[in-house]
Amino acid sequence: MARTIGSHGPTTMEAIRKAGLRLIFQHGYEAMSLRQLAAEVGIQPGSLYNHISTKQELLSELIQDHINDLLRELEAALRDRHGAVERLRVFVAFHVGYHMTRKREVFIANSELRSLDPRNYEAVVALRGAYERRLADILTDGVAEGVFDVVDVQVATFAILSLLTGLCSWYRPGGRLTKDAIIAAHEKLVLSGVMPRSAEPAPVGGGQSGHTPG
Amino acid sequence: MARTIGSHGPTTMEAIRKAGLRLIFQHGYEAMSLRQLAAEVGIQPGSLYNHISTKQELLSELIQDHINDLLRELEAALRDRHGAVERLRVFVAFHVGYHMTRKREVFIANSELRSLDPRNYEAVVALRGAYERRLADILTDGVAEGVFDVVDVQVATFAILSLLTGLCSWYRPGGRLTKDAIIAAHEKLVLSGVMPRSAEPAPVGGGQSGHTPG
Amino acid sequence: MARTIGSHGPTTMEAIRKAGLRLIFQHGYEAMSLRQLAAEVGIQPGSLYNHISTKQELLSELIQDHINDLLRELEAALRDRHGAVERLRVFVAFHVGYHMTRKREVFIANSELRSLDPRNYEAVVALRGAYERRLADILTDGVAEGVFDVVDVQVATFAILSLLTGLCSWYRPGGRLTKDAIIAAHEKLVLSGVMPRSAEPAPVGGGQSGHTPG
Amino acid sequence: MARTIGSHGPTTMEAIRKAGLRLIFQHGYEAMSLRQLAAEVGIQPGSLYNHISTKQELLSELIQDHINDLLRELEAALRDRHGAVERLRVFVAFHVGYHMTRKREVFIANSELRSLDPRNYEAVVALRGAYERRLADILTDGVAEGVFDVVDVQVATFAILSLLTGLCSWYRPGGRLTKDAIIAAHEKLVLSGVMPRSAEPAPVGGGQSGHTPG
DNA sequence: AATGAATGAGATTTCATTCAT
DNA sequence: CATGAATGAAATCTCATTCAT
Repeated sequence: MARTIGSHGPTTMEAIRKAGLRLIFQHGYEAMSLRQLAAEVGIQPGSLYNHISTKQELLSELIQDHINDLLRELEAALRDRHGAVERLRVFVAFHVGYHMTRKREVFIANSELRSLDPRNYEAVVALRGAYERRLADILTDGVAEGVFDVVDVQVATFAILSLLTGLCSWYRPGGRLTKDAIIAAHEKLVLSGVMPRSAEPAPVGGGQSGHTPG
Repeated sequence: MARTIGSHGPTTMEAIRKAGLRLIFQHGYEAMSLRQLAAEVGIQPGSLYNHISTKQELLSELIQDHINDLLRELEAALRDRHGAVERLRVFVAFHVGYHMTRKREVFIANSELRSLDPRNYEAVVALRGAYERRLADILTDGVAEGVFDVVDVQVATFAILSLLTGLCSWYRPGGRLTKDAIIAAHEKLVLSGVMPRSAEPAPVGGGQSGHTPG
Repeated sequence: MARTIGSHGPTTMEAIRKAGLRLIFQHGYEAMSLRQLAAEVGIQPGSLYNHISTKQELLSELIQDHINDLLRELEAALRDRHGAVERLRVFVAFHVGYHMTRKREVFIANSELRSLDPRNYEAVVALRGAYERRLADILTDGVAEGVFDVVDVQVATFAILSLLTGLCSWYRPGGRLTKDAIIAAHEKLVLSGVMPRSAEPAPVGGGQSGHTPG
Repeated sequence: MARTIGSHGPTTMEAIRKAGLRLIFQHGYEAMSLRQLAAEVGIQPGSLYNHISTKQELLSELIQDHINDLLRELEAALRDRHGAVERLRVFVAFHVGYHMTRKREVFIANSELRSLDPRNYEAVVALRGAYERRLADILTDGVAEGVFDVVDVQVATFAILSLLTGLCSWYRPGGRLTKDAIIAAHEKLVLSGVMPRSAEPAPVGGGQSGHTPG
């Protein structure tokens, strides 16, 4: 009595990816069981294996596909944009917009890396490195152009990405703010953050390390 | 002469917490098995239950203790500091310093919240809310004082915390930069980010939503 | 233009039998999966059922066909052979020769009997009994003729069959010895083994049970 | 509610080995499920893992322990026995006796080798090789002494071992024959088989290969 | 005659947890 | 306070088999 209930044919794979995305986002990769996933899709657990080869491969594909999309769309967004300030603005707008639309993929791609087995991990980290380098290059250019002032490009890169990525932890569609307002808020923070200020209000760092615990 | 191998008496609990911290940081709460933990400590799995009541409770205690410490130390750091700029600077320095020293607790307290059962979750989220409110208050004060310019205080709060928290994902002691340099870099980013700029180079947000996907 | 890949029409069944033979020989019936078998044949697992009715039936047919062949060819080999010595020599030569040529069938027919379901098992054991009886009859005749001297015909029958059958576990075509040399070696062993010896070197059995363990 | 039912403490391992031996003998390694085994022992399937590390390791240990015993006891039986004829007689008596007492171990050690993973397989085959060499040496010595006449020592070795091992497929305690009678029957077959016969009744091998099927 | 997707049962193994000793 | 053996549930994954297309 085959195929009397549940999802059919070519759409099953899409249903698996979608449900998998949601469940991993919600509970984490380790905590999502294939039973849950199958139930969500409406098939028996064993039937998943007509579509995926392994739980691990499912994760890996979700992440890899996402990062490839991210990179491709970033290229498109940056095409024909010139000047570090302009490019940084576009980067931020793109990144925030993307993360609001596909926050689940983004979150997973950041938080579940440790669940990838070594081979997949390497591949993904390499792709992520390419993305980070886009931002690092913009910052470096801006410093060279004299329009940016950052203490350390590396730290600034990580910090900006963290800041931007953080929002898929709290953003809910239909919240108090429009997408554009959220984008604007981040643009302000990031652009101000890396730009030089005429009147630096006070010296920083150095002798003040006393208030850091340890 | 039993007890010749493994942890002795009063220190076992400390060993469990320490190993648990490391293992959860490394593999995640769901992926850490109590067998692993026991092996790390040098006792049998069953013996763990002389010290903890439940895997869940272990997680919850690690997180709760951390957040309590964090709050208490933040209070101390902010005592007798006045003015939004000064207080924000102290907040950043404290937060970054703390996260570099105890990155594992911090990471876990952020990434494993979803593994807490509802009761523990509520408690921890409440504590975390208190911490967030400290920063939100500083920002609000700064805006009222006219020294800060943020598009949205809420967004800025989340963004700054994400930015600061992000570093426990990449920071490794003994890296290229000193702690103080890292603190300085973040101070610059955050303070610049929230301060008004005399010459705003271009309008933001609004009509440019075209380059946000989705 | 479907059916461009995989087996075509009337030969598919033959491919299944051949691959099945090899896989069962190699891994055993229980350890061979129909997925493996299908892959070997170049079709999908479901497609096997256009040719076989059941995994069990496939095994049963392979074994039954083999034993029928074996019996038929043995009849042919023994036709018009007279005298116990001559008939035993022919039996050995036939058996060894057959086993070298079709060692896979032979091995399976001996080692996978336990995987047959009861009905098939009965049928096969009956056929095998017929084969064994051929040898037992030769031995009985030889004893009656006075040319053979065996302690117990039943034991001798089983022993000789084991001895002969054993070689499909180690024989590899193209080894050190020719087929004929292997046949000759076995003829010597078996014929000497059952023939009386003029000078029996020492009494056997009885009082010496001390060196048998257990 | 631990340990309320089922086997307790230090004897459980023994029960597992015993039941495992019987089940593997009966159904084969692949066909024996750990559920069956656990049920037989009177514990839950998962509880097996307090005693074994893997189904594979259970098999490997059963086989390896058996072969080690076999070798050790063979050494003891052959100690202070001299002359190829005497040593061969002792070998046969020992071997047959051992196989009747522990036919399950013996059978498994012969038929389930293919289920061992490569590392265990190598180890076991090496041990088995040592055992085979004992017999091969006896035969070689006998040929040198002029008391044995075999066409090929290698073939004779394999053949004799097959013959002797075969009996654990049909032997049932309490059958028609006593152990000593069975031993005697095998001694006669083997010793006659390898001894020279004064009157060789007819030429063998060579031109007669015509009756071996193709 | 082949495919692809499904089923339902069952495989080995892991897990958190319990508790008599 | 530690151990070792147990539980019962659940994990991922495989299997023989079915059947509409």
